[in-house]
Amino acid sequence: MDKNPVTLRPAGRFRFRPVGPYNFELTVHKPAGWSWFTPFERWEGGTIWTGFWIALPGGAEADRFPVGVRARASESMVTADVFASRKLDRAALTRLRDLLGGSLGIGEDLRPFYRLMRNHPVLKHLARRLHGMHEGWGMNVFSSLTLAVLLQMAPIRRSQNMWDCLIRGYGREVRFDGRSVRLWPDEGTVARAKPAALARKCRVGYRARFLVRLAGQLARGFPDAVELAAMEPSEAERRLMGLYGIGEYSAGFASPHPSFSLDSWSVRIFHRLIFGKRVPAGDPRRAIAKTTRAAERMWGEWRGLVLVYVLNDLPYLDRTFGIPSA
DNA sequence: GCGTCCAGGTCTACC
DNA sequence: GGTAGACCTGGACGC
Repeated sequence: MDKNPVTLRPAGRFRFRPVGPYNFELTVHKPAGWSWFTPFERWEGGTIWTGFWIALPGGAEADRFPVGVRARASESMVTADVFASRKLDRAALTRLRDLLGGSLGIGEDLRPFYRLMRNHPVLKHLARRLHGMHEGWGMNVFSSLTLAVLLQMAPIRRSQNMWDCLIRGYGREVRFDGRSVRLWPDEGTVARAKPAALARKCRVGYRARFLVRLAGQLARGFPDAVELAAMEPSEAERRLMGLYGIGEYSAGFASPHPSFSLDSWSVRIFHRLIFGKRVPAGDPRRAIAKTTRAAERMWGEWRGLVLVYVLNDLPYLDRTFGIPSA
């Protein structure tokens, strides 16, 4: 429980009409358990309560503020109510609408993706089982990068412990609509932390140095997801990789453009899926480049969504096709 | 119980 | 520009 939670009040309502096929639950409440914006968000009876930090373009640090979101779907419409601690002007509401639309994958047409998948002996089943699931943009850029850094060089259970501690220790609790949600820390808070203290408190090791320096770079000004999405994918990746502690894998993780970021864990799955055999003995990272090139040849611009579909149905792949995830 | 290994990458120094 | 080695830590594993 936060000693100083922020109370948010209704600040606006957006209605989105997504391009079909579209499944709201699969999109914001992914089967593999990945959250939409924060692991502490709430999902009850088809409605999600969540939140994130937003910084208005060109604004000072004081212009970074938390936003709560209650979203649900009915018929062919998604309704998102936003909550804030202050009145939002037209520019802020427009920015929020763009961010939420991107995070919901509202304008994404999955029909070409499904046409591509129907010829693949394994993926055609995933396309049916997860019909209408969109990737959407991640959370805000700093949250996505933080998550990527905490996934580096650690088993998933340890990563979960690290981000749980980081959010509890440095994130803010917001209260709105009768719910409370703990948000990922904002970059200003992490930039002010001492790396040694962060490392000691959350046992993040060398990653503390990455996180604090990275937060400082973002706090001084960096494109948000809307601006990165407007860039060419290669330019967005170049900007992200210019940040300290962010390599190709982490940049792909945080980019709003579709990306195919394999790591030493997921490459084992895709090597089996593409080549039908295990990664050769030794360092699995050596297989990443070859597997990534093969995925690009097979699935082109849709390879990022293939990754999302595969990683969200791993028990089925293991059970039905003998492709283990561990 | 104890020691060893290594994991959902990236940076830096060195050649 | 290419490549080893270092980096925190704790869970898994063998003994």
